[in-house]
Amino acid sequence: MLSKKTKYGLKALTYLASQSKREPVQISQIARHENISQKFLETILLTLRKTGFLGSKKGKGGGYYLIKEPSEILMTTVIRVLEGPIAMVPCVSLNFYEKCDDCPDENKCAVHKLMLQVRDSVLEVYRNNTLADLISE
Amino acid sequence: MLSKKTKYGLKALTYLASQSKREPVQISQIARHENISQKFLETILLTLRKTGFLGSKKGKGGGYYLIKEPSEILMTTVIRVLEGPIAMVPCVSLNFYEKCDDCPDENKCAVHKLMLQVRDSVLEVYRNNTLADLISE
DNA sequence: TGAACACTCTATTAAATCGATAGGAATAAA
DNA sequence: TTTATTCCTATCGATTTAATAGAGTGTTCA
Repeated sequence: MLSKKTKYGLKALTYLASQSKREPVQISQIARHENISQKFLETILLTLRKTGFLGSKKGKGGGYYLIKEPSEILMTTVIRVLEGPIAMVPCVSLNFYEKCDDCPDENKCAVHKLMLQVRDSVLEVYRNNTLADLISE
Repeated sequence: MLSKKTKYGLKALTYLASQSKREPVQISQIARHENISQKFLETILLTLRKTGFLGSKKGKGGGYYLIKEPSEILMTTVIRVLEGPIAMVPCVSLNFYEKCDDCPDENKCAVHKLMLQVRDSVLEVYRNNTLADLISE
């Protein structure tokens, strides 16, 4: 199940991407438009800023804005930052690999075999989608 | 992240499928061989029996056994029983559909658009894998 | 200069979920 | 009748998640 954090984060990103100008948008405006708890959204936008997706400006006329072009923001990186590992099991994760302590041989493990395929197919979807691809015109 | 329930359930199924004979195998034996807590495995096997994957026999010489051929057990059905919805978001689920209360128009929602693709690609993997496919020979 | 504005940061809470366990009931075999 | 095994339900503790609280920091502008 996708976490609300990821869901809201993605919605906020697409909202910012759909703005005609790259000017600061206030948290309150994003929260209102996307039906998100403002306080919760605050923390999400904060991590998106710290991880290099957003810039921010304080004070009057402040807010958040995209730093890169939407077409340069890959879903693989967004998902990894908001949701964590893409793989459903650590033993098939590219960026967060961890050995199972119960499994003596990965190559003979059915779960491993299946989840490797799942990872690959999901990864392909995320690699083929940038933020720009998700904006409906 | 895949739940332990699903992971253990899958391992138990493959263990049963890899038996040369379709005779009852005791929970304790499966648990030992797959390094699973026996008590936890009990409840998992119980749901697998109630959902038509396994048969059981009580008393001495009892245990669990596969009811169908491994090649007839699709991963789509196994995953849905053990893990629940395959979709990462209810609004793109085939079997567990639910409208998002915050989202006014699914067709314009970026999350919807992305997760629809994820669902389709994952579904294809599960549809292409039966229990028989996961057994290493 | 100061007041309003809007992001920043950390801590906390409430609810839900997960993994595991407990302990007896039911049933079958020897 | 004893022993072996599954069946069933309840519960527990830990973790995670979603959300909230509230004081702090920097900006703008009159």
